[in-house]
Amino acid sequence: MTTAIRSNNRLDVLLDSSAELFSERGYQAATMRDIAKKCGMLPGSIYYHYPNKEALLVGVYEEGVRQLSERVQREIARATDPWERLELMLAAHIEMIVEPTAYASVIIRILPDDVPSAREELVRLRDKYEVYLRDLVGALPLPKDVDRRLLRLFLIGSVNHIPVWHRPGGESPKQIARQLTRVFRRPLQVKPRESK
Amino acid sequence: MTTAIRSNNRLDVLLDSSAELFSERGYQAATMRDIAKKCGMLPGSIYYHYPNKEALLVGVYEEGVRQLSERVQREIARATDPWERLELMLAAHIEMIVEPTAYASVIIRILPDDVPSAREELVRLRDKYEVYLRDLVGALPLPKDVDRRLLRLFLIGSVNHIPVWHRPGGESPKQIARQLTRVFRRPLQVKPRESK
DNA sequence: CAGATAGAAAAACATATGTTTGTTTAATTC
DNA sequence: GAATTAAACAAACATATGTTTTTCTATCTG
Repeated sequence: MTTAIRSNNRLDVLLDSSAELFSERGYQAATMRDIAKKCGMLPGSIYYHYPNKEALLVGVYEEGVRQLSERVQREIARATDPWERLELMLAAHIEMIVEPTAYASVIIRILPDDVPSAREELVRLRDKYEVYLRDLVGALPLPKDVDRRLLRLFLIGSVNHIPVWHRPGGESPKQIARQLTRVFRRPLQVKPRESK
Repeated sequence: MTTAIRSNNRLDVLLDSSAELFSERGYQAATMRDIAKKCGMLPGSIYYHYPNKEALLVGVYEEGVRQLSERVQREIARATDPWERLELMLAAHIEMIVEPTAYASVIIRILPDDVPSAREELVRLRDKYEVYLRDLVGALPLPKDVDRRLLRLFLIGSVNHIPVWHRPGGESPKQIARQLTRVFRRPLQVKPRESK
């Protein structure tokens, strides 16, 4: 017995459309009808691919985490210096979340508490990605009295807030990442090598 | 002709209940029926006080800005040093937004884009409050090449993300505010007076 | 080519939700 | 104490929304 996937399968289109609408409007405000219309299906057809709306969101979330992880992993491999690696990650992360059509935006905009029935699953997926930031902050040479957990949480807050204020014409992700690490870097280094 | 307010007016109870539910669940997920039940009214009765759900949210928002502004104004008056004033403001702000029953939480959780029809009004109210932070950051003695706008936006992101991860038993608002300013302070001061 | 079936259409269902309308009650005012 | 009306009740309305069921069709397989 075979479970072949047909050539005109539109699962990918469905996922793309869902990501875009979830990202733009949030979970509740993105209706199944809107999603169906966007990908040229009828509402009921979605249920062939996913048993319910919640599962559809989880599907988008999974793809988002996959894309983010892949990209970030690739970027941080380009440097060995801990601060440089952090900046590379932030730049890549910012770039992906300010792009409204991207899956990554969904992970930033829709918080686990927004969908109580899928809470644990969403938390699990988020954690899977946030491990990268945890490791990068963990690798920084910092004074002993700096709370790395708080530092990480401040970073997440700053970064994930960017889509709220960022406008297409404004600062580039790289510029933002540079300013952000600059702010944190100077003081926190054990032994600053450079001075202005 | 008189427009007297009756002694058993329950507008305040209605606003309190609305604030709590908006804060807990967000705009869409907080239904008029939930709000009515929480304050012991019937759904239709709410419409005597506000013409629609959106206006009810604006009412809560207004009260939230009022409370935040009042409290912050009082706090920052206790110091003259720019960094100390910033820390005082952040501590007060954090304290108010981690309290789930407070109006302030609504302003943090519900973003203008969540309610397109009331977007401008909500932006106006938020700006009214954020002026305090703008002034405080503006008063900091910083190197010329530091982008104060970005610094402010990073701060807002860090701070407003706190309710997402904060748990009742965890760090106190004052401790968090101290760590946050510590992170920003050391490097950005033109002339550091203290060294570890 | 013929049968099987992946994948979507069509249409309805059940319920949730913001809101409206007519009515009642009790506080206020003269 | 009677008239007024603030404030809430009671009940329905209209629509939106997630979902289910049945039916059709184009693709794949043997």
